Amino acid sequence: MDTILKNLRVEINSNIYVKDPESSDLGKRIVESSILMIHEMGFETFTFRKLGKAIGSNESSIYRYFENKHKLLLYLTSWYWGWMEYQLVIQTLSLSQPKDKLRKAVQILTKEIVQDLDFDHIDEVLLSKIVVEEYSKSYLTKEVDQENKQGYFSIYQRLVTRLKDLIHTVNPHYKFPASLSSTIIEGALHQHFLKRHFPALTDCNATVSPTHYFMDLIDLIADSHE
Amino acid sequence: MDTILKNLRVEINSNIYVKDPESSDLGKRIVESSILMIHEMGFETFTFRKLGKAIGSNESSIYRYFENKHKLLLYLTSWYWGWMEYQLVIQTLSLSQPKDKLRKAVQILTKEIVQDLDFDHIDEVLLSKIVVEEYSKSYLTKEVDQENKQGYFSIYQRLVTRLKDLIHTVNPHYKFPASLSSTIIEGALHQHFLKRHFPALTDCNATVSPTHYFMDLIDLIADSHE
Amino acid sequence: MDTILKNLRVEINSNIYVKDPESSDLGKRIVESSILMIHEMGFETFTFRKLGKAIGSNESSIYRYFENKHKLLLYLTSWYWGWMEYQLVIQTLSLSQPKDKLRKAVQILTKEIVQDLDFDHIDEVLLSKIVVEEYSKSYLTKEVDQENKQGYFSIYQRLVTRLKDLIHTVNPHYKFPASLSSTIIEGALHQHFLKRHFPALTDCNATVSPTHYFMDLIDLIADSHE
Amino acid sequence: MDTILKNLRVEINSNIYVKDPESSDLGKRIVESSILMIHEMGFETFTFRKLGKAIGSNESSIYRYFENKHKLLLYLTSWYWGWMEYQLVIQTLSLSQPKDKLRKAVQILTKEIVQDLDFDHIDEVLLSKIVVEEYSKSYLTKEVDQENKQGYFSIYQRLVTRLKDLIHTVNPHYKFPASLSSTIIEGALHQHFLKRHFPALTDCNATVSPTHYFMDLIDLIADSHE
DNA sequence: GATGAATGAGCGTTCATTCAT
DNA sequence: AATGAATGAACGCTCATTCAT
Repeated sequence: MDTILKNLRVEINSNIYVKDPESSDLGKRIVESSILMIHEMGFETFTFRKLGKAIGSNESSIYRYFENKHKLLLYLTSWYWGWMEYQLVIQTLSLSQPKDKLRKAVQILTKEIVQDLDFDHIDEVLLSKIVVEEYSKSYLTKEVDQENKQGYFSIYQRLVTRLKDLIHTVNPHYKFPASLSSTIIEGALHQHFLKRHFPALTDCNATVSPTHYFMDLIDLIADSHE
Repeated sequence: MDTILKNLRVEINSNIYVKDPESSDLGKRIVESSILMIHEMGFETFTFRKLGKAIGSNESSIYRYFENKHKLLLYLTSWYWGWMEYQLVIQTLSLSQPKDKLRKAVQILTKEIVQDLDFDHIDEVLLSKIVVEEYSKSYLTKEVDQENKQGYFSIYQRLVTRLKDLIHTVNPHYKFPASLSSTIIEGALHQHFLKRHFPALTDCNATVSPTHYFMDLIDLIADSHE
Repeated sequence: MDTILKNLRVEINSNIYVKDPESSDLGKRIVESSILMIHEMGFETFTFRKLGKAIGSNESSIYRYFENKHKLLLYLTSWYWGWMEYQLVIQTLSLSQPKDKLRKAVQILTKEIVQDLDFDHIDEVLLSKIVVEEYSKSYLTKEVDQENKQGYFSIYQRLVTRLKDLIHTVNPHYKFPASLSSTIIEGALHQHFLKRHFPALTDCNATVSPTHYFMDLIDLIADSHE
Repeated sequence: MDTILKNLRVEINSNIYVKDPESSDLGKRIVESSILMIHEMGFETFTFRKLGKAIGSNESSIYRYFENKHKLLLYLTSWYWGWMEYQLVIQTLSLSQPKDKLRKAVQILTKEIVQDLDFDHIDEVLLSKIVVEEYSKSYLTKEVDQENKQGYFSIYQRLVTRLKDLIHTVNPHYKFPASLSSTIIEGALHQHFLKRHFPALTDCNATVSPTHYFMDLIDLIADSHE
């Protein structure tokens, strides 16, 4: 990726944070370390106190950036989905065939993540593992409707919608493009999880990736007719 | 369902509980009330203290039955999957055609739950909602591998495997029966959740159910060939 | 006071406490020490943490008895007013003349407190000083109406009403018996405070007590006519 | 009140503030907004952080004016009592009869407050409510003697003394002029409070005001003899 | 077997304040 | 003079758990 993009930013709903963590060094360290720590110890065990200690800063400073750890998780996962969307858009832009666009999109959304050097304080590989293991906790709450109204999940929704639109374009007769889109995006996380912890429940493994599975599915739907 | 089955029990891995809640009145009240309360307030907010208060019993008594609330969730969800498996087995037994068996299985696993009068201290409708909203939290933990080894998720695994086998029988050429099976079971929960909270991300609604969506998918796979 | 009364208790609205502090040794130590500490450091500086440390007990144990320190203050002051009411009732019982009853009541309510040996874990002298310095903080809150509805101030109200009734009996023509009653009870606290901290603002001192001042006032009102 | 008085100022002990809030626009906004906010949320809940946010200024700026919120309360209440004294002086100046002066003074000190247009950044009605609900908290502290020595309560003391002198002039035989003065000034606040929150403990209401009650009392004392 | 009492540990949060700009 | 960023310290509170009965 060329240096023209060096200054790109993933845009996050500003209600998720109190103060933009990108706006200061401390903010970036909060984000950077929180990824390492949540990956390390899991979201439940992770606390602002521990984070503060890790970055050599009082926990109260962290509250200047995020109201609570739930909001921080929303920030991290929003960033992740925004980053995915960005890749999806960039990499499908030049493709002329809808089917190619769709296949590229599915590939991006289901493949194992590799490091992106454009964002130096974010470890995308670890972040993707956090998303696999923690994302659902960000919406499986009693406050989901309220937070949804605040737009906390809008990037994710936009991404699901993009994929849905691609499916629909490729096969306008298919009756469940939205469900399929959400199944792929959420299902990809799930297959990655199963691969690591319940290998008997998935066909994905070292040689067969979730991408193979979902690509196969997409091809079936693409070619199906009423 | 006839009275012969009146005494049927869902068999739960005995390591999940300290003392079988089915073995006493207090145990049953613990299970019964915990379902109401977790549904009401969500798993995070739910505590043994509150449960104790609700059933008019000291919280320490609950520890006689479950080590902690995580184990209680494992118990409830195991019960749910065991109950599902039971229905799946019973209702596919008499079907001779593999395809019919598969379709029946998918129907059971994806449909909206209705009350089952065979188990009077368990509200299956509420429990199914808990499963939708909380099940993933039971395995998205740092202890998952260890608990998996203890067999805490074996009923669920057996269920996924049953569905996988049905898929394989119907279409031995299909390369991803396990992934598809897990996608359907977990995806059904997800579609139910989306229907309630993110209607834009699913095609399921009051008239189109997750069952329609997954049945359509199954039919596609069943008829696909290499 | 004879031993027949040895087992007397001041009855406190049970919503003020979680668990009756009179019901256990720990509870009594909480009450006892809190009086010493609030007197020592003032209510603002006083915390459950410090109290816990002082009684060699974790602060969490204190929460078993009182929801928060505000409730504890309500308890202490309710106890005080209940104790005052008890003395007022006992000591006016045998008096036949309304005027004598009234004078006795005013005397009790305005005099400097001395130790009462009937309640061994409560230092009435210190408690009365706490009431002087902290009682108004218990009702000068945004929650006063709500707490009043819960009956948290009912003992105090009953006491004011008793005095009002005595005033009314002595002089049925006097138009402000309630205001006078509340002025005496609250004003007595205020005069005690001024005596200690703003001697220029009161005529009360080592030789002239608030009792003299209010008794004089009462006599004026008793003898006034329309 | 004519425009000649337009520039009048209430003189406050300069130790109460770090920088005179009257000396700048920010200072005036601090005073203005703090009155609104303390009235709105109560003194306990009110913080410099919230005040800073409300006036669109960093909380650290407020520290340029007031050391802490306690000092700000002292400032506001001092202003109130200074303003009361000013009215008392002005309005009794032209009266020749001591008894008339006393009655006018009591009337001013006990009546319901109405807006004074001479001070545009201070809402006297709200401020008087703050005084009713918060004034006692400004002196019911462990630091009262020390702060008293610093003269933080001198305006209030001067006011009590003025009323005391009027009482003494009217009835030189009355033995408790200081106590009566402090009782009236503090008691007026109390009766206003009771009227709003404990109507059963006062005879004051929509038609009978604290002024009636205290005026009646004053008349009794004025006419009493040894 | 069930309960009541008590606890240790720690979480999330806020406050008042300071320092550098 | 005013502000922005950051912080140390502490608070209120709750949780999961244990122990003695």
